[in-house]
Amino acid sequence: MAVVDPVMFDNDDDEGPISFKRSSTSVKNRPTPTKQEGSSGNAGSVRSPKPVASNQQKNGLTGVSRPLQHKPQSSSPNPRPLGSGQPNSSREHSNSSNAVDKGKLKRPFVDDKSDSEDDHKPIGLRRKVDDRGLKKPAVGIGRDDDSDDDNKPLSLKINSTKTPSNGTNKAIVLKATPKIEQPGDDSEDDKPLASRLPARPALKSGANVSDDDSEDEKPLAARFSKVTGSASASISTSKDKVLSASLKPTSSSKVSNNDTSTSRNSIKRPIDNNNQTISALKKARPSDGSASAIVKREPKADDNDNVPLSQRLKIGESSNSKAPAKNIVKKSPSSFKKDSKKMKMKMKTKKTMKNSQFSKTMKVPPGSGGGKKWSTLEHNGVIFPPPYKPHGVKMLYNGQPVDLTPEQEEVATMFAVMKDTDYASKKTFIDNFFTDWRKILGKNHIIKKFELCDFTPIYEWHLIEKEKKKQMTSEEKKAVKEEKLKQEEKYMWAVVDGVKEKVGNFRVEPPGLFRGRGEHPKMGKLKRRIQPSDITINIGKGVPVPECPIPGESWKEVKHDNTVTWLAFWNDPISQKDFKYVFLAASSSLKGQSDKEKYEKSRLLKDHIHKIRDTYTKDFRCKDVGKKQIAVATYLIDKLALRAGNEKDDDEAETVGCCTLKVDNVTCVPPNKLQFDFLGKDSIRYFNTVEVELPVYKAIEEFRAGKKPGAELFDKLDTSRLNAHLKDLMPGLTAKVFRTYNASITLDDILHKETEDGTILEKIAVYQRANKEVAIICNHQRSVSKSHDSQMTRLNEKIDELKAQRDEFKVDLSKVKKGKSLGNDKDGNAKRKLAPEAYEKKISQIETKIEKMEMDKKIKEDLKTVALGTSKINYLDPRITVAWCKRHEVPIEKIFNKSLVAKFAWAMDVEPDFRF
DNA sequence: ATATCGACTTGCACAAAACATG
DNA sequence: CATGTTTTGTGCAAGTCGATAT
Repeated sequence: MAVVDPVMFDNDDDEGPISFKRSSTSVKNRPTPTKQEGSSGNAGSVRSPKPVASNQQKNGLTGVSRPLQHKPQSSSPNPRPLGSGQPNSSREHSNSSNAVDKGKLKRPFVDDKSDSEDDHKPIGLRRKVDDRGLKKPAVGIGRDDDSDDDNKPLSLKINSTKTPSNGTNKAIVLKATPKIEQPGDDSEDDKPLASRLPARPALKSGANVSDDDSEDEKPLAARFSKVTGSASASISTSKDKVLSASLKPTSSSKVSNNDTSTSRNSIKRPIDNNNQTISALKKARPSDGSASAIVKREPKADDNDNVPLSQRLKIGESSNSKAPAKNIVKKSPSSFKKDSKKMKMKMKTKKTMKNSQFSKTMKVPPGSGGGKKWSTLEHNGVIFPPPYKPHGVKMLYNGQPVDLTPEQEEVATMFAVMKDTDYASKKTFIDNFFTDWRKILGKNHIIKKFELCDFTPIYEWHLIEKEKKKQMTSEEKKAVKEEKLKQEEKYMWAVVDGVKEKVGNFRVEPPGLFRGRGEHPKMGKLKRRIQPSDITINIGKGVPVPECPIPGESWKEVKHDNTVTWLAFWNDPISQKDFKYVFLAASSSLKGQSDKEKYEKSRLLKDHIHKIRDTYTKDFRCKDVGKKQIAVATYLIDKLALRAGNEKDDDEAETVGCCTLKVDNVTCVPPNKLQFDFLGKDSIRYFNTVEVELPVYKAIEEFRAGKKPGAELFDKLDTSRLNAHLKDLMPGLTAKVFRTYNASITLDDILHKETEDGTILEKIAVYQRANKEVAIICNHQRSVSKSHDSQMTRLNEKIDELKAQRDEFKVDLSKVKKGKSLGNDKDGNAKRKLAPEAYEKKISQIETKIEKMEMDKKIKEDLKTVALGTSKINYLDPRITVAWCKRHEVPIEKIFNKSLVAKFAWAMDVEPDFRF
């Protein structure tokens, strides 16, 4: 049942009034980094001393209030460590000694295990190191929280958890596994930079390649089982989900693997269209079966139309094409498990594959030859938002009701509805809105001054409408939803090379007021309604062109370009030069393919990273300033996972990346630390203090010398120069590859080092902790939910309540032991005595509960500003996760939700011993 | 060499759905 | 079953980077 993936739910959107959806606040504030230069100051600084506050930035808050806070540094203690700040801060520096501050840090944990010294560790590790050393407090971090608990890094928390508590329950199902350890694994070699600097001990060289592999192969049996297992599992009823879910190592994989390599190329769908069969073949890789199968397949395959063809096919396909045997085998559930465990084997194939893949990886699009992305493409175009329905509610101008035409009212309503957002009070937003609105009002309209406008009546009407909607009975809601689904159904799917695939965004964006992030100069501008005549359709030749949904109108153009993947596009009304595209969904084969290529490319970096690091380290002292800047920039991108930093236009928010860092975004903190404070993508603040090699420190001092605050730190550099250089070091290498590489290698490393036997819950906690490390490295932040504080308060109350209960039992216990009476309970009745053991049992139960709640509380506080999702979706090679799940018998759906499982279908058949 | 175009990936906020609780 | 939370899904802005044009 449920398993099928395609379910698409809904779509929700309401279209109603169009556009105004985001009501609430949204703007984040940015902290303004500003130039502070000296700020840092303190040496010790690392932790960002006082200024700590920074964080705020976005977080700050929460949406609401925080509006102004910018000050990064300032003092505010703000609550959160914010993201950037904090995280980073902590992590950083790795290498070096770091030690410096240790003192304060709280961080207990971790490190230890790891490597000790080592520097090698992936960034993630490094971070730890740092932390340790540094502190986490750094930036924001510490601070705020600090107060108590918070300070500790999650990890700690987590760890702790595991440790102590443990036990907890749930071992259930899977548990038994003996873990397989990884074989050799080891390979540690390639760890992130961090390592390198300091020591390089670790590196083992060659290793990389996998060492792992070495090992073994799996018994045949195993293979079979797996396969089956998976398949069967998938099918199995949901109830067993858990079990079934757990991936077992797929045996198939082996086979598949082979394919894989091949597959990649071949995999793709057959050129011809249609036919499921055919298609099936292509797509389905044998291997797929496993994972994908799980998700997708349904028993009935064909029948459901909803199921994308591909999926359907796969099923079939697998059976067909590939060795039947494998697929076929079904195993009983029980069996697989075991097998799986045992399986660890490694295949040699693997390696092979890798290589092959690499080569392939390179640029050519996998599948096809030269840039060809598809052979046949069919789809139904896009759906437009419904026309505006005037509500007739009159706003006031100078206290008097005003008549507005529907067009005028529409725009007024867009603004009125945003009353409770931060945008509503921003000057830029208001000015832009008013300017555009007046164009629609016309020159002679009575409305001349924004100050005299009162949109309250419209706002109130909106609130009432919202309430009405909420009050609908569930049947009504359901009916509305179904109606919508019915209307949209045909737009949701496309057929690419004969395979039915989901379309990602088939709804044309409704008109509204532009909501830029940060201090965007265009916020508030009217984003006009898009008409069919704005839209260009891309579709296969010879198939029917989707008919324009709006009678009497027609598309701007119809193309048949198979070198691109978009189905349609229109120019962004806010900036004519930008385009808005309609693409296939993430679960599509086309997207999956390129996703896989992305990870293969970043894995390839493992083989070059040492040389690259050696090279730039050498160039830190190069006399040629251009070369030196490239070296330092590459170092920062590698070590701090900074983005490349393209140039931006003046009509965009002022944010920077590595190449566009300004002199005032970096402060030198003697003897060799650098404090970064700038607004990055989406105006998210990056605040971090890092210890660097002395030559880097000196180079930065030199680059800053004699320049004014707003000047470019890397005046001889830009992204194209940087990437051109990177390309010389490794084919296809660009700045963003380092982020992917560092994120994935860190996950792989932490999972291998820190996963222990234990309950599934404990293992999931390990994963979550690793995921958090990565999120911090990448500076993925989220704003604190409005209800965070109240939720924490409530948790504390509950904990106190439990403690009181526990204490009461303790008192009772001692009284019972002494033979005293227990007195009366609240109702005045005499309390009955119980056996001492009964009290003890209750007490320990309550304590377990308290422990769990404390842990939940810590994790919650720790993650309040850290967004784990972005790295999971975009930076962590899913094969690392899938392999880990197989090795540790953790059901994949405990880590990946339905859409991720669908998106990563291509990774589900990976071998359990896969190493990034 | 630089600027712009074009295609595609990444990222956060919000909303809806799914769960948990009282 | 009403309500508060958490999770999943959607929307769309904002990056990256190669290709072209200037």
